[in-house]
Amino acid sequence: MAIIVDKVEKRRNIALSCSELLLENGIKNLTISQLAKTAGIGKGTIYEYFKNKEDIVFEIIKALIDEFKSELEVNLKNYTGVRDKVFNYFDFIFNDEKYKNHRKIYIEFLAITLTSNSQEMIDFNIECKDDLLMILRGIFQKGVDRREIKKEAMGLVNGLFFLEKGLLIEQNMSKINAKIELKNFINTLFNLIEIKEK
Amino acid sequence: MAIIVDKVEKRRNIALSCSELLLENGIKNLTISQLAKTAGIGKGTIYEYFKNKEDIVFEIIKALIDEFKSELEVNLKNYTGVRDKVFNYFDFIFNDEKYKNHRKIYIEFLAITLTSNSQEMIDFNIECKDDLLMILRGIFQKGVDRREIKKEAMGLVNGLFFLEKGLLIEQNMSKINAKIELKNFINTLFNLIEIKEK
Amino acid sequence: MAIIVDKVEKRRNIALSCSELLLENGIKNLTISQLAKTAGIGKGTIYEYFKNKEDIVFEIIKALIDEFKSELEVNLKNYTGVRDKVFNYFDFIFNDEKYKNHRKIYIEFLAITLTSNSQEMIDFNIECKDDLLMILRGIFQKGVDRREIKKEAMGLVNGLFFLEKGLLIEQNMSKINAKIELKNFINTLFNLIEIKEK
Amino acid sequence: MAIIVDKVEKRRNIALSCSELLLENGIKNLTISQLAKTAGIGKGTIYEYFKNKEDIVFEIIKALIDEFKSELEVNLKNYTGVRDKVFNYFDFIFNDEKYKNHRKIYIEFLAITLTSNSQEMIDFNIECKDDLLMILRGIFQKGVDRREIKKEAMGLVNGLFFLEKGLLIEQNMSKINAKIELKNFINTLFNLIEIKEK
DNA sequence: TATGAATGAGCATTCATTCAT
DNA sequence: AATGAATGAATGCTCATTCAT
Repeated sequence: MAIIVDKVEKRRNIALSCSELLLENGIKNLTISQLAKTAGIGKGTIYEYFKNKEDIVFEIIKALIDEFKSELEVNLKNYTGVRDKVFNYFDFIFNDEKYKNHRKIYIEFLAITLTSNSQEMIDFNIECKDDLLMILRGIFQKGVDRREIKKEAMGLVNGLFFLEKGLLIEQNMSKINAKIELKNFINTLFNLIEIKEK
Repeated sequence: MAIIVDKVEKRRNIALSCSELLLENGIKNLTISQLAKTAGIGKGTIYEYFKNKEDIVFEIIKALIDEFKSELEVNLKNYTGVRDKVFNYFDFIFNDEKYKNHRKIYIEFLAITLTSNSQEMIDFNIECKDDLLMILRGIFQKGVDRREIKKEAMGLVNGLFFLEKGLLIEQNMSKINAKIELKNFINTLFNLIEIKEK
Repeated sequence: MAIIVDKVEKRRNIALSCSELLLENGIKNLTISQLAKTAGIGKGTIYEYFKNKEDIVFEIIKALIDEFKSELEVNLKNYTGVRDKVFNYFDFIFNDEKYKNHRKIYIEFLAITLTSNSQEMIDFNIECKDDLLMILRGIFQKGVDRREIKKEAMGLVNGLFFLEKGLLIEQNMSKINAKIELKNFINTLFNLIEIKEK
Repeated sequence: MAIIVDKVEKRRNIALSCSELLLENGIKNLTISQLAKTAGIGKGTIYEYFKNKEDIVFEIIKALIDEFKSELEVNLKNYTGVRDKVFNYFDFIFNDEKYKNHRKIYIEFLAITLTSNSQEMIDFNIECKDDLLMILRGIFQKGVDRREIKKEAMGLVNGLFFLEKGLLIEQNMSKINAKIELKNFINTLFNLIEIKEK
């Protein structure tokens, strides 16, 4: 009897073995041949585990983003105050050196999704957004609960999140200093929403 | 001298004659052949006036955006209070029915710029950003001058602008309701920054 | 010995279990994977019983054609006169509703054989041809024996048979009305070859 | 001003320069690269003159068939009696040594058309059929007019033509002797339809 | 100045067959 | 005997740009 392979696990393994390649080449410059060679398998084997090129690229990006999200959450544990947490949430997203390529890939993926009509891509983007948004909302909520910030601040969470996305994109193009922009905005904002002790 | 002026004018004329085409086909689906045919000139002639495809697409997009900006400024004249102006600034950008295709093209242009390394594109994006940002800053500044809002609010302008960009993109993918999101954010914000009369 | 018999029988069983699939998908759209799944066996097992894809497709087509031939002979028993039998021989081949898909598959098989060099395919085609030809010749011979038609008519049998093949193909492409064409030809022919009683 | 090329003529020239290649390689084994190289032009240039691969293959086949038809008509001028003309009509179609490869290509084309759904291919096949059929009908008509054959013979023309197609195909597979088959059939037929002088 | 004919690199995908277990 | 995981060859087509006229 032939070996029965765990398809899900093999998918993941192939994807993982190719994540380096994706981070370095970018999405568009990736060929199935390269992927197969990198994964040490035949081109046809790719298609045993993935529907098409989009499918495998997705799988890799998902793995990269999952890794990024976990790391973000771990990182946030180092901070306690709301303002600190928010600062570091964005600082991690924008500046963490280790995830430079992750950012580059995410931007490219965003660009592709913007002009593609793939529902799958769109859904994945929504999922990503929701996950990161939930983390940010959690930070704010805790701040409200601890009476660090006014409860009206909750109305700013979504906006702040979209701001981050806009800034991420703008940073990629305008060479603006996202760090300073954010610092300014967040400081101004917190001065308005923070509850000052007497 | 006359020749140079002619070149500049012919560039503009060619671009203008093709703006409809761009709005309807999008950037990627536009071919030099189509452009030449629409402009009523030969393919080679395009290259007499434009460096490459990017160059002519730019020229067209610039014209479209200029038109959009003028219209935005005209539209804003109908409103007086800061909050109203800000609302309508964003409402125009996000929802004006007449500029549906402009938005679509801008998004596509953004996507292309995100993954291209063309300095020219980047510069044009900065220019665009600066123009629109200046309008928004003007609105805020006038509000501060008139003591409608606290002067600290100026620190929020840039952020608000990036928020708009992020929302524009997100709206394109997540089917979020940009209007409601903005309303929430701006209302929350203005409740914090508005100077209440005694 | 028993093993060999089993092999032959298993071949037949696999083929039979797949004949529906072939009739519905056609030859080109048939994959080994589908065949294996339909037969309820593994892909590798197909190759235990069949040399290659061609081999199994053959086996199925043979079964289909055998079925068709038997049915044709049964059907012909309903008619007695030569002219009637010939009419119905062709009518069955061209028009029997029940065998629509059989015809479609036969045409496809013919097309493949035309451009393949497989001796096996060629031999099978000869066999098919000979079987059907023999039936037609039998009809004519009986007509001659019964003095319904002139004995020279025997020289027309082969030609009539090839005509049928040509018509079958042409019908598939030209949307000619094979039934009328045949009626015309056979009527004209029989008027020439029939022995008119005083 | 750039040169204006006669597209129709260039199509024909490209097609003609590739007809040898088609005759030798067959249709399926033909690649666009080969065609371009043979025609001494770039791959892209092919697509300036032809919609797709099918389009150029068609053009070549049409040229080959046109050549074949002209030659057939020239050849027929050498014969006068109906029986002779009919014999040579078929003899030319089946046996002319010079057109061996033409026959091979025609068969391959037929096979492709049989399983394709291209209306263009089908239409071309009908056109071919009609042209050749008209020649055959002309021969018979003249025979009737000259009272060489009975007028009922006209009812046999179509059938005879389909017979030819069937025979052409069968010959390709069954290694039957088309010449003898035809001789038999035609002789038998003419013995029935010829008007014998007292 | 204007033209339009010519160009050619670059890549996803299918599926019959093999063979280790 | 039975299986199913792995394989890899092979090819049409687009379109921005050039340059001879």
